[in-house]
Amino acid sequence: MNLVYDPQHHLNQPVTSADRVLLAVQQAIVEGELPAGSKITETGLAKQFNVSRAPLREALARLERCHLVERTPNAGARVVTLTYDGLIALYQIREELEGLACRLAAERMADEEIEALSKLLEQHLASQRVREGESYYQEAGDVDFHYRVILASKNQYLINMLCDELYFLVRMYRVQLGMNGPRVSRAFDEHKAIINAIANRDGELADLLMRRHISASRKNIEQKLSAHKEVS
Amino acid sequence: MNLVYDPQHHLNQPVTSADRVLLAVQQAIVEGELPAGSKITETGLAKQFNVSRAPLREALARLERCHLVERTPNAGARVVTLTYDGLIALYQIREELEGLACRLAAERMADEEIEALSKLLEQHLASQRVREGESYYQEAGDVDFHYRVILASKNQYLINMLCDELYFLVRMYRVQLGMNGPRVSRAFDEHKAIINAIANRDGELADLLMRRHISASRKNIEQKLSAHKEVS
DNA sequence: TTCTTCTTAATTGTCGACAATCTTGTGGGT
DNA sequence: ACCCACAAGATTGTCGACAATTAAGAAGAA
Repeated sequence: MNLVYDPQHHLNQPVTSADRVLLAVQQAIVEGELPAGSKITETGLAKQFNVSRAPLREALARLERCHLVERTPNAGARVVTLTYDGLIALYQIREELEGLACRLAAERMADEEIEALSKLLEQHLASQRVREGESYYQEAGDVDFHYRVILASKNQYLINMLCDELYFLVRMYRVQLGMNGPRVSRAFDEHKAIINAIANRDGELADLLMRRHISASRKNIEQKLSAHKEVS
Repeated sequence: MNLVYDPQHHLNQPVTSADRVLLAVQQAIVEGELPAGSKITETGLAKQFNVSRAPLREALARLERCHLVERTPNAGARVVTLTYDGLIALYQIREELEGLACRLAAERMADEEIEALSKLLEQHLASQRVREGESYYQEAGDVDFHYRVILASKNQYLINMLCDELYFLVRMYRVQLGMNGPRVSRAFDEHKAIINAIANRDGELADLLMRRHISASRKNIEQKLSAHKEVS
């Protein structure tokens, strides 16, 4: 059983080679296989993936869309560099957008969907208790929860922005800064409170709780980062 | 003097042919020259703009990014169709993101920037009083105000999302639904109140006022739309 | 007539080559 | 030694052609 979470489960399967290359490069960047800040040469990557430059350029365009590479005309593309300010900026937006998503989800989710999400949480909790501290699983669980809430908002722009554009960056920060979970049990409690608010159709509360949840996550990361700074 | 507002003043000049084609097609879609819902054939547009398909496909990818066209693999691209739900979804996001932008602007704008924006408002007010009801100018002024606030947030993701992705759609809705301004004087008052809150460094109030401002704009459009429905 | 199926045409995806641009390294001058 | 101009190399942007897939239309059966 593969525990690696597919971040694009809401999208269609990759059909074109540009799609395949995109997925591969996305993973390579998120996992750090292509180091942050490194230069990307089209010819190089094209050879590496056994495709022509045409589909690779298509993939690059989409990578730029999800903020994983930065391109300058006639000069090429670089993998983004992770910065403290960038992380803050990212989480600021997440707070607003996921708060909104949560409010909309509370208004629009079908009862069965809520039930299913609640079940999923129980499931994660059980698995987490079994594998105490196994963090990647936790991350997948967290991502999964957020994904479901976002999809439940049924706002297409919101879904695109969060799932297609921002979430790769979120995962990249998590992976490369080693955000393996201490915050596990608290995160689960917060998820639980959020799903309760949604079940009560209390959009306002769900919004507030989601913002707090993300804010807490941000503060947690900030704390880890400053600790890391002291060392280095 | 050309009153047409350049929506990408914060970006570099177009350097590649893909850039030029992108700008042209963006304008064509926003203005309705390429009708909403119509199919886009790559060969056709390529010939129309005297370029090869390669730069045109690059442009198409970016058009998809700003939600002006929808592509399906192996099937081609269509200009987006404007819907009531889409408009609501768009303004929901604008409320959140521009509210955030406004709060950040209140915290981060330099005194001189605030002064300049205030001056710009006075300028718009004067011009608007001269040409009573000339609406496109008003739109440019409104767009300009929002652009400046967004840029002042200094959050790069926010700037990209709002200025590069969503604002073309906003303009498309405005142009094609004939949102010429009745709401002129009230909009100016609201802008004035917002800049005041920013000048007082009251981020919370600036946030609230911007949300209300956009909410009012949305309700105004909703009203017009329902009136339009009664006719047709 | 209507539906299905197959053929044909049109359109998108991909490729390799060339042109335009930027980067690097060398040489000369101060 | 330092700086600037220039040339060679590498990289991106663009092009036209071919392959793969889809859409359109004709032919035939119910």
